[in-house]
Amino acid sequence: MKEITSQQQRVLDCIQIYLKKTGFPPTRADICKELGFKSPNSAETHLRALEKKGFISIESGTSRGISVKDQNNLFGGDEYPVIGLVAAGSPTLAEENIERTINCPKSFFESGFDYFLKVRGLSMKDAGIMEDDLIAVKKTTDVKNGDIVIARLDDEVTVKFFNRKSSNIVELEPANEDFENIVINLESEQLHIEGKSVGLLRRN
Amino acid sequence: MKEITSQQQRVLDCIQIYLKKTGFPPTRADICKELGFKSPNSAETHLRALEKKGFISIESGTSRGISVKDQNNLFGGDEYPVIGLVAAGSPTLAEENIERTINCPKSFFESGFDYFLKVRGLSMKDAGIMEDDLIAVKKTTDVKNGDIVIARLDDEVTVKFFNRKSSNIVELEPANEDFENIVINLESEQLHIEGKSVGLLRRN
DNA sequence: TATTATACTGTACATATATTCAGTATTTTT
DNA sequence: AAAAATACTGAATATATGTACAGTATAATA
Repeated sequence: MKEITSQQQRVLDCIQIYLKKTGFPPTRADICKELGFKSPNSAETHLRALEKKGFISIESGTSRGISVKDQNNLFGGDEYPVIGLVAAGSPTLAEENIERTINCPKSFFESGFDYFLKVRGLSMKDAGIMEDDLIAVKKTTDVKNGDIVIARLDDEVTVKFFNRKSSNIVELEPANEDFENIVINLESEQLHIEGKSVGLLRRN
Repeated sequence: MKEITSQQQRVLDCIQIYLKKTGFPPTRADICKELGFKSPNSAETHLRALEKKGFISIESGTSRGISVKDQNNLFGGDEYPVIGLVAAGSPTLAEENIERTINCPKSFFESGFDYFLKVRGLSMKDAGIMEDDLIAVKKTTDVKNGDIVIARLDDEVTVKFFNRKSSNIVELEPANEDFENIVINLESEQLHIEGKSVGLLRRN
C-alpha cells in the first residue's frame, strides 16, 4: 500500500462516511458536494489515484461502483450455503443444490465448517435432530466412532452415527428405534463420507 | 415489522449478498439477473414492498439507492449473553448469570431474540432439545398454544410447550414421556412467562 | 531540465439506471 | 363478491452518472 496524500485521505474518509450514513457509495458529484469541489473530474482523478494505490476498487461503467478495500475486517462473517438433503446425489456445492445462504461468523462452530445441510426425516430424532434442522457440516473423512456423519451410499445421502466395527465393517446407526442400522461391508459396498456434524441450527 | 413473503426474502437476501460481494447495492437489473426475473419492474415492485414493510429504505432518483435497515442487517453482529438455566431464580441478564457471550448476527433467528439459554435436563428431548443446547429466547409474554416457552413458577425456571386450557388453566407440557404435565391454576398460582424460543443452537 | 504526479475548473455526452405505464394472473384479505 | 396484495412480462423515458477531453497551475521526481 503506497503513501496517501492528505487530499486523497479526505476523499477516502468522505466515501466511508457517506457509506456509513446512506448505505451506498457516493457519486463523483456527491464527493464534490461534500468536499467543495466544483468539477466532477476532481473527484474522478482522486478516485483513480486511490484505485491505483490500492485503497479502493472501481467497477467501470457502474454507478456508485466504488468499494473500499477492507484492511479492517471487523466482523469476519461469511455466507454459508444451505444445501437440501436430496434423496439422490451427493450434497455438492453446485449452485442448483444451494437453497440459500446464511451469514454467520466463521468461528461460530468450534472446528469451523463448510456448509449447512437441511435435514429430511426423523431418523436422528433421539439425537435431537429434527426435520428442517440445519446441520453445520465440516467436510472431512476423518471421523471417529460416535461422530454424526454425512454419508453417501451409492446415490443416497444420509445422516447417521458412525461406528466402525472392524477394518471392513462400518455400521451407520440412526437415533430412532423405527429405523434399522445400516451395515456396510467395505469390500463389497462403496461408502463415501462427505463430512461430519459440528453443530446444529434450528429456526422456529 | 410486518411479515415478509418468501420471494421478498429472496430479494432481501440477494441485496445483502450483492452488497457483501461488491460493496455497493444492486440495481433493479442486477436483482433481475441474480433471481432470473425478466423485467426490471419485478425487482422494483419487490423493493417497494420491502420498503413499505420497513426492511429497506430507497432513496428516490438515486442509482443503487437501497439501504438495508439495521435490524435486518446481517452484517455487523452483536454479542448475545448465554444464561444458564438455574434451577432457582429467574434467568435475568444480571452479570452473575451470564456464562459467556456469543457473537451472532442480529437477525440470525427470524423474529430477533434477546439471549441464549443453556438447557438443563431432557424434559424437551422429543422436541429435539437436548442437554446443553442453547435456546434463542425472545423476551415476550405474547405466546400462543404450542409455543415453546421459558416459564417461571415461583423460583423454578423451566422450558415447556405452552397450552392454555381455559382462561384460568394453563398447562406446561414436556416433550418426554418420563415427565408429567404441569397444570397451573392462575387464580391460586403465579406463572411468569419470561419469553419464548425462536431458535436453537447446538455445538458439538 | 524534462517528466510525472497532484490538484483543480469546465463542458460534453454516451449510457447506466430509476421509474412510470400497460398488461396478465394468482392469492389473500375484507 | 370485491378489493388489495403478490408476482410477474414488456416497453418507454427522463435523468442520474461515469468518463473523456480541454485547460491551468504547483510540487515532486528522475
